[in-house]
Amino acid sequence: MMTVLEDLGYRTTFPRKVIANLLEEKRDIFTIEALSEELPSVSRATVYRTVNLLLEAGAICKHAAMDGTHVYSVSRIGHHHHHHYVCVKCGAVEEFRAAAVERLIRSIAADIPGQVIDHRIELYVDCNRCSASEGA
Amino acid sequence: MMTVLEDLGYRTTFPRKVIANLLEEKRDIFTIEALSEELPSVSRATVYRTVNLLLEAGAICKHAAMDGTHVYSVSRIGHHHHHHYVCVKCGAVEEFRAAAVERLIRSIAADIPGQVIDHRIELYVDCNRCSASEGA
DNA sequence: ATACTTATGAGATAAAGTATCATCATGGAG
DNA sequence: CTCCATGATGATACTTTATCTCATAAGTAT
Repeated sequence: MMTVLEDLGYRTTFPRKVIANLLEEKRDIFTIEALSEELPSVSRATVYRTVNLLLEAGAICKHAAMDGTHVYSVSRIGHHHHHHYVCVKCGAVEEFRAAAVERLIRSIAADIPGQVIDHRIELYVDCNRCSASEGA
Repeated sequence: MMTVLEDLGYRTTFPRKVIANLLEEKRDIFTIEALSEELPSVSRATVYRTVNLLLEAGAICKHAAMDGTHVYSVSRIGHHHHHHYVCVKCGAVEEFRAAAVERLIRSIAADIPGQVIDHRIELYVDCNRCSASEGA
C-alpha cells in the first residue's frame, strides 16, 4: 500500500508505514477515529492526512454515512468504477463490478430527461458469516 | 405539508407553518443552513427540528453529501421505496421508481453471498434545463 | 377561559475534521 | 557518507454542523 504513495512522489515515513500496515489487514469498513485509536503512536492529524492521501491514490474508498460521518474501506479495484455491498451487521465490505448494473443505468438513462453523468449504487446485506452465527 | 405533521400528532405552530410553506415551493436540493437563512424569523434549532420531523413523516428525503453535510429534497413519494436523480449543476432533484431497478437488484443478489436487505441508487445528471442554457 | 402539554429560542455543547506552525525526518546532491 | 532543502509530523487551536438544555411561550382539549 505504501508503493501507491511512493508512486505519487510522497515520502516513505514511519507513520505512513504503520498506517499502511494496519490497513493491509482490514476487510471491514472503518472510521478514521477508530483507526486513530488503534494507532496511539500516530497523531490524529497524520492519520487523517494519510487516509486522505490513500484515498487520492485509490487505495481506499470513502463512504458517506447518514449521520454525517465517513467510513472507509480498503480497495483492490482502486479508481476503476465499481460499487460496494456492506454487511449491515458486521460492516464487512466487498467491492463488485457488474456489467448488468452498467447496462441497467444506460437503459434507465433513456427515460430520464438530461444526460446521466454518474451513478452510485450500494447494497446492504446480511452476510453469510453473520446469518450463520445467528442460526446458532 | 403541515397535514403530515398533524397526522402524527404534532401541533400546528407558526414556525412549522412558515417552514412548510417555504418548502412547498422547493424543487431543488437544499441544506438546513440555507433554509434557515431564508427564515430569519425562525430559530435555527427549530428549523433543524422541523426538518427532522418532516423527514420522519416522509415529506422530505435526506441525502448525505461526500463532504459530511446533508442535503434535503421535498418528496412526493414519501416513505415508499424510490430513488433520486440529481442535477450536478443546478441541484434539481427528481424522484423515480423503476421496476427495472428492483429486478436488477434481485438478479445481482443471486451472485452475492448473503441476503440483500436494502439498496441505494443515485444518478447524477446534467438536466435538460442546464444543457439548454449551456448551448446558448 | 383554563390548565396541561408541547414547542420555541438562545446559547451552550458536542463531534468531526481542518489549519497552523514550530520542529523533525527523509532522500537526493555532492 | 554527510549535508541540506523540502516535505511531514505533532500538538493544539479552530471551524463547521448539528444537538442539547432549560426557561419561556404557544397550542389544544375541555
